[in-house]
Amino acid sequence: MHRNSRPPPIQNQLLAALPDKEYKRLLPHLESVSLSFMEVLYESGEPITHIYFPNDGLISLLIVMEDETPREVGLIGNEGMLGTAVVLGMKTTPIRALIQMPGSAVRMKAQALREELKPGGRLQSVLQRYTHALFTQVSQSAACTGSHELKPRLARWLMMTHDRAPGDEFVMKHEFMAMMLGVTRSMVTRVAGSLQNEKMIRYTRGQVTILDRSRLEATACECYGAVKAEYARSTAKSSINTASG
Amino acid sequence: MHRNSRPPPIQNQLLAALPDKEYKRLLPHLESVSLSFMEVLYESGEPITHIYFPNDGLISLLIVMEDETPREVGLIGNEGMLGTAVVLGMKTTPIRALIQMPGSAVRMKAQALREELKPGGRLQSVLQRYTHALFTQVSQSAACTGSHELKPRLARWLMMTHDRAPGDEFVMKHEFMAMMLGVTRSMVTRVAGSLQNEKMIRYTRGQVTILDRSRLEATACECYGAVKAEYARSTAKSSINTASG
DNA sequence: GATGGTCTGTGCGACAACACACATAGCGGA
DNA sequence: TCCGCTATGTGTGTTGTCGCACAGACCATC
Repeated sequence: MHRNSRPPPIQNQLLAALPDKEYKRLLPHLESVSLSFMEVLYESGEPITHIYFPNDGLISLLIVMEDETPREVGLIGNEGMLGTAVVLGMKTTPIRALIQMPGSAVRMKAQALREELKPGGRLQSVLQRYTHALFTQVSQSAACTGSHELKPRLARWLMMTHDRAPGDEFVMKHEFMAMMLGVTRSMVTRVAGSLQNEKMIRYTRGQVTILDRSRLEATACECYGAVKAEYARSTAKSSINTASG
Repeated sequence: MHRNSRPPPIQNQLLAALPDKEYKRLLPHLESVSLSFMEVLYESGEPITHIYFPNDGLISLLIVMEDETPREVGLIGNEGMLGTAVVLGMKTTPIRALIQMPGSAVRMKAQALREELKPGGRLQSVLQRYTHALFTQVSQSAACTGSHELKPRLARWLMMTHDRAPGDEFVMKHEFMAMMLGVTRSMVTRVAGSLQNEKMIRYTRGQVTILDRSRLEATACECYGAVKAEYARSTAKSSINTASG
């Protein structure tokens, strides 16, 4: 309301968590980009040129097997960032990053981030904590894949996607979900069909609509809640001070 | 050979990678402890009091489901450390840490690490890079569990354990392997039996011997090599300088 | 050297997911 | 309005693992 409020509201939650001063220092380095469906932002083993702070849309982290089979190990939306490897001092990562839902982001040169990280201010703390949350997400996925059946896993995946989608409807084909979950397309059709019969979701030709979020969450495996809880913990006020507790 | 050489050789590879000066600064904080089989070093959600640098032995990282079923998501030996969450500014982690093979470690108070990390010297760089390597390991496990059959996964797991074992022989029961791999004990017996028939391993009542490492590696899935390669990359000289490249 | 406990081996019915083939349905363009 | 493409639905036999039960094998101890 007062004239010094930041012109565009900050949609990315990590950037929004920064003190004004640090955000302003970053601002000259930030560049807006759009994220288009199926675009590859990082390729396994190649140098990381930029890190991304999504405003909206959804980024999939994939391990790609030697036979080119991809396997999703993590999801990033506006609650996070792509490029935690740079936070950890690396110049490459073995993980492919793919746009799963189009949107936009602000990005920044990896080198600029390295320089801004040096002082050890709030920026470093926020990004490190997010790195921990992402680590947790990947760990939980590792455990989940082997422990839970397809139906709860699909429900969980739809919940996570819905959390990052602009509304209750998004573009998503069975084929794509099958790739992400590492199962055959026909299995997705069967299981999604059952979720549709139970009126939790509806879909037609690549348009998925979430109809009953609470029953979908109840159908999802515990991993959904576990990851969310740890994300909340990693951003909690009680744990903001890195070195003084 | 000269009189100022460090008295005990440093067995942990992360500590060994530190410049003399930084290691000496750490030394007063370091305390030797033994790691006994099945000991729990971290419990999910509880405060982290110490971080551990193993000299030998093997630590399992576990996600524990609500029904108490554990699931291994990572392995730590003398190439690494337990407590990467602290490196990332957290005070707790949702992961349980369990001693899978007895040994010894040096440990250090979490708070002491927080203070030593501040300057942004080599210590920080080394530990952050290791955190990245562990992240990779967990990611690869996530992909592996869903993609590969039990035999290659068991072979991979035996390889990783062997890498961290003092010799070709170690204590390991089918029951325990089953828990780590998230399968039934009888499945381990069947698959391990087949590895034994093919003379890659031998075992009797909880003693496993690796007989033919190269054929075992060939039997293991690609994930073994992928994790090892990324670990090598994360410790490579070419990427030691964090902020100057 | 008998006994009990732990570790390993195996048999078998059940089931989730696979592989693959083909059928239906919606949508856009000629 | 018909064609063709893409997305979804389904039938069927196979495979990997489960779940559980029980059999054998080895070790320690008395």
